[in-house]
Amino acid sequence: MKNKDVAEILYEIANILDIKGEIFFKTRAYRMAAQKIEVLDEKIDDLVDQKRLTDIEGIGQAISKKITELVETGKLKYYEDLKKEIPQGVLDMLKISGLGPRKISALYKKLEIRNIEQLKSACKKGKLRNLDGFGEITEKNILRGIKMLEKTSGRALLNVAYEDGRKYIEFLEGCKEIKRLSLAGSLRRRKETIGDLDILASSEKPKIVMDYFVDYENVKRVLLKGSTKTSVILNDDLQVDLRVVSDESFGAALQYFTGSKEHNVKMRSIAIKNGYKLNEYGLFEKDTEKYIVGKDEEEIYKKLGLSFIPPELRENRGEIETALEKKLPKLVDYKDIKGDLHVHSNYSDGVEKIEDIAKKAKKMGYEYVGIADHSQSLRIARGLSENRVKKKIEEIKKLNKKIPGIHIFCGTECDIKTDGALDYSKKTLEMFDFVGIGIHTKFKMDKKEATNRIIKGMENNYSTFLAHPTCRIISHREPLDLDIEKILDKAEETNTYMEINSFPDRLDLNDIHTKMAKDRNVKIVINTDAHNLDQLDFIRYGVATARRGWLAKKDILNTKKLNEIKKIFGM
DNA sequence: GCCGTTTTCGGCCCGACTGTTTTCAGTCG
Repeated sequence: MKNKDVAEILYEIANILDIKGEIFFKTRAYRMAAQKIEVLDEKIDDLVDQKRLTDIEGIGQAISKKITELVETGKLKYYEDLKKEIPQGVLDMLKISGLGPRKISALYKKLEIRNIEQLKSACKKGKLRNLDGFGEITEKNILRGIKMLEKTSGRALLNVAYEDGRKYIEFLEGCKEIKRLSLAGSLRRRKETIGDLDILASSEKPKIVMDYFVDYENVKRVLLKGSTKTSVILNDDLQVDLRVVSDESFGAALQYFTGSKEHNVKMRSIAIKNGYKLNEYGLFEKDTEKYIVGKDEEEIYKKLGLSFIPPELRENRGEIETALEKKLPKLVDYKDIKGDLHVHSNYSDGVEKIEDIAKKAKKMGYEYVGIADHSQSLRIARGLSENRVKKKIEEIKKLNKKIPGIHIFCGTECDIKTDGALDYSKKTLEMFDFVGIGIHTKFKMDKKEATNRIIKGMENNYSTFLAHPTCRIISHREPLDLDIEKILDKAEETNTYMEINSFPDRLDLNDIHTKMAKDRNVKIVINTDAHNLDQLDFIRYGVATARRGWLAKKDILNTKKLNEIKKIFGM
């Protein structure tokens, strides 16, 4: 059984228990266990076999027993019984914004509402207002929540949220009453998808700031407006929350609102252990409530004995323990990237001339750029025949003389065919400066087949890196069913680089796989897979993912200088 | 349900906002 499947069932148990009215701490225990398993870099089956489940912080006797039953028999009686009590449709209601377990429980028990459709019609008929704790406004809000759920299905891709956030910040910089200003929340942590956008400001006149905030031209609706917190919906339906605090609390609030929740819970418990209390207003002495620090984030981490933890690492995946030992890596920086080795030109399915790509790359401060077009059998993407490869190589030779200050490498994104063979002959592969390999067809293979297909591709001596390793497309295509550990081990053995594909709907490898690669000493290349000039800027999302995967400059191929890369390519 | 060299019982992060109340419960982050 996959770790992800076990985690999902634990999350669902937590949801059911919530609706049943169990105490908060019990459902939280299930969620914490689920979260731990989700990011585990070992197989849950192995942990069960070796009876090591309780080694994980947050998994005790009870949950360990349930996981063991689940993994060994494929079923869990406790879970099956719970599911009989609460129908799936009732659980689905948890996704409606503004509705929580208590209200859902009342709706189910008192009005026998069993799914979102029934809820919608009950709201429209005004049936909810007679229940204790419900009113006409509640009905309206629930209907609005349902509409939103139907429309957005939740989360925005990182690039969409990033651009929205950037522009909003730019607008807010025009407000004279704001002293300091920052993005917070999952966008500051650069998560691959963003639920809503958090912005933090410090000011002595919060009311003026709030008025300014809701006056932004892209605001569609104001959800709530208070003196410390205001929420709006943008025209593209993304929610933005602004919090305003006094300047002496700015650091504490930034730490608090950046999250993740799991990171913060841990931080608070460390504060308590040291005799402090940590909240969004600062770090206080526990007994006397005396303010210690809070103006800057750095001083909070410092006071608690930790080195500063960059936002991208704050997921409670071991960063706090490592920061206590002062052993966090110095994360790769955006300006460390010296080139992009996966760009499509108009030779295949890109839209730009190689010359224009080179000029833009130079403008970005790169030392080199690698044009990696599709290989011959990928007809739909105008994959290059061996003859056209020769033509392209000739053109690049000329361009390299013509444009100083940037080196163009001629590469390929060579298809790995279903049997694991590469799509070019040895003779052709030899002509390229580097060879990216990747899967572009038949994504529904079973795990063993798909894993072997990739492994065979990596075993080819000409392979330089594995492009978009899992082939997932966020919210469109599931990742290939792969034995990722086996693939990473093979990458280490064959000295194949793993790509972090920076395309916002790919981000593949993802953060967790990237960390797994790092732990195995597998090297990474961060590429954009750009098909036009604008998309070259996507590199920032790949770097963000690398940072979330704990990577330092030295872990990444394309942080190296041109002469070093040439050496690696055997030129 | 988890955890523990101050605890094997009694804690567990906590404040803001809304909508329902007439002092507070539910939701959210």
